Amino acid sequence: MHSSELLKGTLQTIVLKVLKDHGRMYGYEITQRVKELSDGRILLTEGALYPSLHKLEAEGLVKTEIVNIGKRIRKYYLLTSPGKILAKDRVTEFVDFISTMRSVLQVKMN
Amino acid sequence: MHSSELLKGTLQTIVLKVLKDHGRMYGYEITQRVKELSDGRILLTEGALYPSLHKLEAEGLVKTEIVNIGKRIRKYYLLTSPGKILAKDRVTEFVDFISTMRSVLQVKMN
DNA sequence: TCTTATACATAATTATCTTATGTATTCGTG
DNA sequence: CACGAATACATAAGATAATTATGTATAAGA
Repeated sequence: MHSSELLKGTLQTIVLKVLKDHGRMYGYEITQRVKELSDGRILLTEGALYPSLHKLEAEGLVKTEIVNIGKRIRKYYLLTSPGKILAKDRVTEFVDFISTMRSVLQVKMN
Repeated sequence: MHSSELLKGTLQTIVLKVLKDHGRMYGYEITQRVKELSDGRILLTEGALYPSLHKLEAEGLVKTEIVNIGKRIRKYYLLTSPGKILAKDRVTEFVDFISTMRSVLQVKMN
């Protein structure tokens, strides 16, 4: 499990990117997908994820579809057009940031 | 200039690593060195740097040497032995984190 | 002389995350 | 079939770390 300090600031980027890659997803599914992709090293907490999703929705970057699965509700999130653009920008920003950090820390990252 | 969100959590790692690479340095010098290494993309703010250095000192990870330059004081920071170990660990942690993020975001970096 | 750079520092505010708590359904297993 | 674990949503309190603002002072350069 990674030190959570470094994870700060990356949550929105992660959420936008997995939504971009997997189409519509619901909250719990996002946590599981990220856990899987990170080989158990990034465990998104609900206390961080849900407020983040709600914020993205309020900003029009994602839209939702509520589906009933038996008696349980499931709230799917999908990127809007601005959301797709932002997803791309955030990933680019992250890649650039890593490039800069590589220079500062003088290490190779592969 | 990078979005500061991503920078969060990396300050201590940066400070420890530049101290490790450059020996004794004073606060202002650290900001300038990081600015130089990052090609102007990472500008450490004093409000973040000084408290961070003081914390490292309180934890015995750096020690200080105060030098008078004319009428001005200059406070040099040097890594202690535990500080050197931590510097190495923090960089390793960062590299591992990037590796994980690469898997999650499914991008190549370099 | 006056602006910019050097050099330290702290305080108030903001943002984001963790931890804790809450509710409820569904699945798996002894 | 009972019960714990997993699924699935959500919010609130508290912690932490950063930004922004402010303060003091010297030195250099135009």
